[in-house]
Amino acid sequence: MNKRVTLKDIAHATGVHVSTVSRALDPKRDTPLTDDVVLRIRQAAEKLGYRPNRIASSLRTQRTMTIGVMIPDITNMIFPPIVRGIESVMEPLGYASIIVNTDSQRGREQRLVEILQDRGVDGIIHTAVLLEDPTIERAAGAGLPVVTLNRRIEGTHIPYIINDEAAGISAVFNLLYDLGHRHIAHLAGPQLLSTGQLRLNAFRAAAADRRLDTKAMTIVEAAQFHETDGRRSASEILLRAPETTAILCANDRLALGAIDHCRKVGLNCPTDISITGFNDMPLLELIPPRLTTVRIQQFEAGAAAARLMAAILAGQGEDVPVETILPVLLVERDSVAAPRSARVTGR
Amino acid sequence: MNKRVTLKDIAHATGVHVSTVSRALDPKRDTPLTDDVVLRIRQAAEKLGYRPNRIASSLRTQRTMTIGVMIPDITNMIFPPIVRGIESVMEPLGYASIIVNTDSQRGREQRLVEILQDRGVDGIIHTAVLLEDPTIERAAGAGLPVVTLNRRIEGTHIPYIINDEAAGISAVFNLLYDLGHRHIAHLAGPQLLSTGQLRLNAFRAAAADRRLDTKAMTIVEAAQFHETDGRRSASEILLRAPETTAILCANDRLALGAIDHCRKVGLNCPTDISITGFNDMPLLELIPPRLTTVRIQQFEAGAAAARLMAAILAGQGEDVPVETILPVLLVERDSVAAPRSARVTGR
DNA sequence: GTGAAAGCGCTAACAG
DNA sequence: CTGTTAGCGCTTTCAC
Repeated sequence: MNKRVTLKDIAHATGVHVSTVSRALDPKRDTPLTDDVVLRIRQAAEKLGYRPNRIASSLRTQRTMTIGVMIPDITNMIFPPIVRGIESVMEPLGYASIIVNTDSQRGREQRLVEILQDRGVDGIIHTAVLLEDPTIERAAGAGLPVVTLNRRIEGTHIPYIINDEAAGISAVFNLLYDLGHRHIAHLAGPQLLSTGQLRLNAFRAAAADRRLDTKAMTIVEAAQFHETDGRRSASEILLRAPETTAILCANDRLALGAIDHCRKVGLNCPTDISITGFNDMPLLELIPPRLTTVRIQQFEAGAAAARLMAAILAGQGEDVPVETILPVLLVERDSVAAPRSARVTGR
Repeated sequence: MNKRVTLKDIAHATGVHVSTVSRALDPKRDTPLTDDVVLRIRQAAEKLGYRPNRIASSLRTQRTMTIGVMIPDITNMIFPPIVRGIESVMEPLGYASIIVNTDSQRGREQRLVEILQDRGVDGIIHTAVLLEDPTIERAAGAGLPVVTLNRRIEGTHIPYIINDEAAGISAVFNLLYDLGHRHIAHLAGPQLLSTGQLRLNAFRAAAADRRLDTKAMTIVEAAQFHETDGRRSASEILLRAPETTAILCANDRLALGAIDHCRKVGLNCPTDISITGFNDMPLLELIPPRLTTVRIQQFEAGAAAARLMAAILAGQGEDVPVETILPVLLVERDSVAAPRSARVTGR
């Protein structure tokens, strides 16, 4: 554990004062220095293998060049691309990220914010899921820069990035409708989660647009975004509304579960029933029937959030928009077809 | 941005010295203090909402309570569980992790180690892929605690965790052999990566165990662990050795690619050809034919590495084993069957 | 242009 | 038992 080279060592080696060394090594040299001395110092630093001690610097400047990234669970495949998107903009700027998994537990989320603050993070990018949690608002209220992903926090000026969930749901809904489906059920996500709620609202709106009786539509809420809940909820849908010809699911995993359940009860997708997903997760195209779904921009969402954060940290907080909505893309594959009725009548 | 409460504030409020406050708030109170004063200080701290400033503490103690976690790419599905495994043991101990993606690029890896060191991480858990890179050895040589995953570094005492790749390969090999396969090809992973190399060696060893002529066996190396390379390499295997009845692939993604190629050229898996994978990645059981593969313990590998790291950081470096091998599990599913020849002859 | 000095908030000897 | 003191390594104001 050979001791690290400090500014003092360089000062000794070059015969100048530490403060001079500090100035010479500062990349944004606003202070005036002789070119000669700068050169000598830089060479000495190089030679001695100097590496700045960020801890000391942080203590002095009150900036750690570190941001906290809060996500529900990194093992959920939609988050790694977001993390890389964030990294892609923050790392070149010299920022590191401390990533924490909240497991969507309120108490844990609370603790993690404190942990991040103890470590002096310069800001927090919060990939929200829980619809309400006061933790992050308090942090923001205390002056910590915060940007959220997938989550608008009412009554504040916390900038947020969201995917255009409404447009995505509307696109799949219209796809189904235009093929002739009129008995479209919604396999909704957990209403505790923002995406669950947004997509359900969007579903109702899309149905209303087509003048369908939204009261009469079958909507079943899954407890979690998992295949198991997809199966269970699909079963409930078919029980409650056997006339259903299409199930619009709030995400891909629910859709996979729904397809599986339908297959088990002898309904083939898409010939007997159309099913759609949301997210376009990896590997989906290898799983038959290839799911028709909505692709969201994960990497770009992370990058966009990071860009806002970077702007705020650079003191340009005034210029950042509170709302950023990213476009989504309808991906048509094999899990959707015209309903039998339409096919029979249509001929 | 209301200023944070410091020890000094508490000292003022309670009328004692800062150092007394520091001692009173130290969880591992080895220093003797009056219960009364401790209580008063703690209450004051609570009331004022004191939170220790870890930066200041780190500067003084030379410990950041932060570790660096280097992984190739978090979007590769096998890594998130490892990360959570690490977190599961480090977080309760008060450690945070800075996760960086190396993209398996040597230069980048080098830079990242420096970045981590600049930030004063107490240790690095290195999930290796590149077979040789001097960076991490130098860091370890400089006294930084290092634990690696999937990678033994020869000639050093750097502790490493590996999955029992050899046992896994041997298990699938024997499964195929015992079903009657004699023309078993290996779709090998990149030989620049440790897993690629280990699995190829294990394949040769398994073949030799069964007294097969290892020289005569078909082995094709994929450039990357991707479906595309799986397709390409499978094609080459079938061209070079049309008699092949089974392809043992170095990982699941290669296997998925191989299956896809075989299907395209009219070979059904498993009736015409048996194909096996490695890793048992998520969602595999939803993709037909369900792949026979080897499950490795990702979460546990992360946790094991973290436990070693924790022991080292606690000063018990002497007690940690250099080598930890985690058992793997053969997962038999639908992508393997007896070869046609055996089925014909067998009756 | 460069040096001197102070101090970020905390911990750990050393006194008493 | 508690106070005093001295820094960790760096940045930054103020002198000269």
